[in-house]
Amino acid sequence: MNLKEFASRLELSQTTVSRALSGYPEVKQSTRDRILRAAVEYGYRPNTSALGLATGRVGAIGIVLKGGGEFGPHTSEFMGGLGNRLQKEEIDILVSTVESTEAEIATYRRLAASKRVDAVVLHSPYLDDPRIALLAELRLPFIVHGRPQAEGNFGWLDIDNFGAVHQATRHLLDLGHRRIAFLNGYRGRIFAEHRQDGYQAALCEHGVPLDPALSGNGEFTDEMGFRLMQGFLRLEDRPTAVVAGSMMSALGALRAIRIAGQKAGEDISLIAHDDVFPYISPENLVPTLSTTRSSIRAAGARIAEMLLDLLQGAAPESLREVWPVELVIRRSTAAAPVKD
Amino acid sequence: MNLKEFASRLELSQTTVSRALSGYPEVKQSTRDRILRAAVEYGYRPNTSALGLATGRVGAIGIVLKGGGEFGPHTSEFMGGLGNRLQKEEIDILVSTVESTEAEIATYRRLAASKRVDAVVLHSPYLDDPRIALLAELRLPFIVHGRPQAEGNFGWLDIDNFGAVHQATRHLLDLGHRRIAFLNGYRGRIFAEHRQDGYQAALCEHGVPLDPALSGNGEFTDEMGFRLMQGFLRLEDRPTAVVAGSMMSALGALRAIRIAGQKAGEDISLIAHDDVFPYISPENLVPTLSTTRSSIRAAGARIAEMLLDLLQGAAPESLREVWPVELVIRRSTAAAPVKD
DNA sequence: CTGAAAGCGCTTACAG
DNA sequence: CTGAAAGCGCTTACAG
Repeated sequence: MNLKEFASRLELSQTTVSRALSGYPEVKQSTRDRILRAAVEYGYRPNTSALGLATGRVGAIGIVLKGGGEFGPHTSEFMGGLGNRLQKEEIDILVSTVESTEAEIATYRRLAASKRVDAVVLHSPYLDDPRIALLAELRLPFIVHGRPQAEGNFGWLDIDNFGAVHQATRHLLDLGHRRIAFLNGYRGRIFAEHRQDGYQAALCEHGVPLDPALSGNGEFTDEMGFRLMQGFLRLEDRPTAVVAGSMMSALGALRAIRIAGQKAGEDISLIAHDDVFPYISPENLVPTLSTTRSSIRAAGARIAEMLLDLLQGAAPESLREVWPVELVIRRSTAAAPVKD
Repeated sequence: MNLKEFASRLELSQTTVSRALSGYPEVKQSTRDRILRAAVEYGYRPNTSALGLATGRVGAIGIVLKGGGEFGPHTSEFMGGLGNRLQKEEIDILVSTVESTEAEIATYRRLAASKRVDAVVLHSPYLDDPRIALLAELRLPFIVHGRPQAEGNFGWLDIDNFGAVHQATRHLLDLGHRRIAFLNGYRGRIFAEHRQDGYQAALCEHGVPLDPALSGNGEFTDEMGFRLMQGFLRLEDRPTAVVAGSMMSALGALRAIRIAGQKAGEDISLIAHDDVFPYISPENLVPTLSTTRSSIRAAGARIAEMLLDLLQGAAPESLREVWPVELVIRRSTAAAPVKD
């Protein structure tokens, strides 16, 4: 059913019905009530395309994901939070899949030119990220999940990645560890750079020299944690502690530790960053896992709100947040073993 | 830039430009080439809303997800496959988040009434699933991921869940196991019913009585596998083998086995269904995990194709597939321990 | 092979 | 407080 038919059933003009449905003030209360009730009864909803043409708003937020690795647990948790908040406004998430960085760029152009979304969320900014300038040029409103280097007129939400790894590393140093390995994301990603800085700062503050052999980079997967940890354990001068970038890499690291005949939380301490996945809890591991915690789902929900504010006309510069990260000490971190 | 401006720059009518861009035959080749080149140069793309109004096609496939549990690893893998195929046609995925079954129903109504999507994928059908009849009533084209009980004029793609668990259970029975536990999905979900049938059929064929205490149901999470497995291990007459519904529950089960001082692949055999997550591989576990394997990402890609066929006018009845599931034997399943 | 114009279903400035 | 009508940007039947 379209507006024309709906309005004629009510014996009202399209104008009045449209205004009542959009909540404009100049409609008599009794008329409005009647219209609202009828809309529910007949299940009338404005056609999104027509609405999009007439108003420029299409009720969708875009996110572009690389098919290879970005459909992982972090993204789906993030989207869960994003969608949960947007759904209250009947705004949906439009997911575009791409296979390369070039295709990602082309997709932002497509989304902007065809006006498919009202705004996008840009995730995982990296060094010299061309996407920021592109979105600005396209005049496609956006909020960044993460913290780009670039200055500019846009909003973002990031967690304190420096602080997270700084705290984690310091915690291990305080326990007497000096050989501390670090499972980080790919270099070039801003969050990984911040974490690297946090790691190095903590070591430096304790006068512990940085050993490049103790750092590894990769996607946050079980496999990456497993392989890198195996590498560390093969070193002449093994680490006695590890900082893992996510629960996924921690799982792999834990297994590598076990296979090597070592005990996590005794021979080797392990601390991980926990994005709070509902299906895998640090409390549930053996030993329970010390973590730095920050809910990526909550971040998604907050970014949804920032996007809504942005579309309401809020100044992008006012939409910037750094979330602190909480250190949760459990059983997997313990005093460094005494050298024999 | 809109059609009007774009066409005027080319000194052609909107009609001709539109036809060239849509690939209609009645445009001179040289004219078409010129238009196509200019479109790339200026970055012209038809406005999706206008296109939607004029043609009824909006270039989006809908999927409705429950915020609670459905933003998990299975869904994101599935969507990766779906998006990868759709992207070639410049079709995006519209994700709507809901918090309840009622909200899910309301959302299909909203999507249909406002014409936000060209079709939807319906996932995880359950017994007496009202969604099938609803979508038919709404005339919203759809493909089911899974196999509904309901008869009707719609397409679906399912894996052979019966066969998967039947094979897995028989494999364990062949190894001499008689006490075989089963970590299944929630009862009522069709896939879980099929798996239950496969489990029972295999036991029955071997003359092994069904013990309800050896079955557990829940979401496929690490935690579910852990808790249920702990329960099984507390039984007087412990199982010597377990069939786990996913890699996630297998991880939890493995940990419970280890904590109980048992060795997987020796004291207790474990086989899991593997949806082929890129970030957690059965080869990588200790012991390597026997599995029944079927790529959920491939299923997503295939369903994308079925949706495209459907929108091209294919008969829904012609779009039905059951995918066989491959048994992969690794180290986690071994002969039942000899009773002392 | 090309174009003028109606129509898709809304919103909203303008008039009353 | 209500309505007639223009306009958003396309496609496509019709005419040539």
